[in-house]
Amino acid sequence: MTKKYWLMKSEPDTFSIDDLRERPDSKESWDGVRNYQARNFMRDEMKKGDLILFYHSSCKVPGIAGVAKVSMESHPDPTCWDKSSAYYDPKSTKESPRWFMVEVCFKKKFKSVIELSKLKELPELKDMILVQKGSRLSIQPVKKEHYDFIVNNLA
DNA sequence: GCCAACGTTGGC
DNA sequence: GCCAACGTTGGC
Repeated sequence: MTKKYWLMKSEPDTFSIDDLRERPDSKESWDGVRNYQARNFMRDEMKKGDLILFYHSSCKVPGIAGVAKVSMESHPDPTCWDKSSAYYDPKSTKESPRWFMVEVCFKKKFKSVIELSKLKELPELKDMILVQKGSRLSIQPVKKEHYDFIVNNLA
């Protein structure tokens, strides 16, 4: 089983890479995803040990803040059954859960955020989903060569 | 705060 | 199954 690479977006005002590091065991369940494409990646393809670029979105300086890894593979997201949760979904049942999450673990924080504006300038990264016009996918696969380039040359 | 791009919903 | 209306994402 070869390792895969991913990018996961989070709004740092809600949950930043520092928040992840400060959690117990530096682990957190990635709950609240309510997009089918993103769900399918978590449910079907993300495997324990896969590496994740932790991306800060909807903030002053959007960009990649560090690295995490998958510490537990997919299981149902319990917030979809919680009526008091913003993520409650009455169509998701215990018998047939609709939403899934993985657990991620902090690996490292980059000295500075690798800014989206910089990523967009680099010809080596022009095929990344992240930099495509109109791309909004909050969980996306990253090619190994893109991951390696970012970690080895930009971090 | 604006708005383009995209996803989802629901009437037909 | 089409597609208009609506809601959301997320950079700017």
